[in-house]
Amino acid sequence: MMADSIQTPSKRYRGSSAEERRAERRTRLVRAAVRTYGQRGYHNTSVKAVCEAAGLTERYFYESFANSEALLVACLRAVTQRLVAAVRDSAGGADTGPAGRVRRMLATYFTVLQRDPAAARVFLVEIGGVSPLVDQEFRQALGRFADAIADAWGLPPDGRDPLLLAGMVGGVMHLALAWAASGYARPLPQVVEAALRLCAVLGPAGEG
Amino acid sequence: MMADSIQTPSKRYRGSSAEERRAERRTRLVRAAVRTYGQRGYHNTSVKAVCEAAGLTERYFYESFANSEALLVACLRAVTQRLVAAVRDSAGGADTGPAGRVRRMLATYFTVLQRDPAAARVFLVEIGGVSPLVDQEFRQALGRFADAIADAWGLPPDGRDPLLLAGMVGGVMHLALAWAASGYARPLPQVVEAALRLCAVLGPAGEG
DNA sequence: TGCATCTGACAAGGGGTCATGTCAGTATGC
DNA sequence: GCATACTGACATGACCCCTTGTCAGATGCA
Repeated sequence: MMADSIQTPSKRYRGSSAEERRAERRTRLVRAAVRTYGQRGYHNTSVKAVCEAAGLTERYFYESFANSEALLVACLRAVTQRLVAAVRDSAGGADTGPAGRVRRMLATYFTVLQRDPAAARVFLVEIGGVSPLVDQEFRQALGRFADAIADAWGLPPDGRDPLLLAGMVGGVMHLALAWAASGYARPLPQVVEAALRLCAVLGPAGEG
Repeated sequence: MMADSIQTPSKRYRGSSAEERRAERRTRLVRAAVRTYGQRGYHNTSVKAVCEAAGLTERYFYESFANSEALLVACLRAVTQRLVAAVRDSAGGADTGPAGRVRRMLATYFTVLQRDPAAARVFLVEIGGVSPLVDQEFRQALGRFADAIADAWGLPPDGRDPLLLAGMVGGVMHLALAWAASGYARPLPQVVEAALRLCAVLGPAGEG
């Protein structure tokens, strides 16, 4: 009755421990949030709406997240990690030089964004200025993306201008947004070529 | 007593007509809004706060704007119009070829943004995804900026790729944001040169 | 001076959200 | 079978915001 909550007995439920259940609920919340953000926009998405989409109650929301912003950060991390990983992976394969690598990476990037336009909109546009923490997280994600491209060009780490890198990824991002705003009117290869010209500001002068 | 409100008599007050007073209140609201957005961020700025900053009551807010979004659009228009005009103006003067023109325009752009970082943050970052109307307004502003640079390059209107234009301005914008995030660490000329490399994706191949 | 109009201050209804609390029902381990 | 811990549904209070309304006082015009 007194001090037996020091050890968490962690009863098993439906075949999983308390920790596992908590983790699963957390995952469900993140997934539901990404979906709901995409449908209603981040600013119009309440905690209640996310919980309903996840099939959980608000009580379980505050079990895993301090507030709405914490959930957004978790979603942002999940989404960008997957995206950057996919982009990096596509750099491998049949090697056709730096330009070929970057081309494949850009194609992957645009394809992934096109696959879920709503989510892309949320995580490229809507999160701007939500909070300093989110901003910082977003900048870091862009930085990782920029590094991936610089790596593909074969640029040595000490030969990279952070400002130019930021401009380059920002440009690719806005190119993707313009493409999306047009309803993906242009064929993918054209989009990739345009983006490649932006990326080429990093690479060696002559590049085909 | 019946139908004498068809004509607005418009009494004079403090030396100005009703229309003039309304317009002046509107201007004060817009100015106060830009200031308050910069201080507290758009999403944390209530109608009440703007009115207090303007030294007016909420009653006068709804006299000029249907809602908070309408005020944001008005502010966005005012700010971007001034910015684009300043950038275009700086293209003139001692002509040193396309690259010189673009350099001067970029210098103006960065200088104006640096002069009011808070406002820049609001109107470059925070307004993303506020509403479809605001998004559209913002895209148009970016388009006008892109056109100004393309004009400075001397690019014929039919030789412009909208996608590449969008990527270019987006890149310059993000470069400015990265510069601001660094606390304006780098000297302006370096920033301008980096941005010029981005802009050069539009211009003729060889450019000094 | 007197009246009509405009102004600024305040109030309040209505709505929504956040975060926490309560409680009966249910699955689990013993 | 029974006690225990967990779950889901609902409820609550506090807070903030939008929007409209009221009203006394100031200001200009005749």
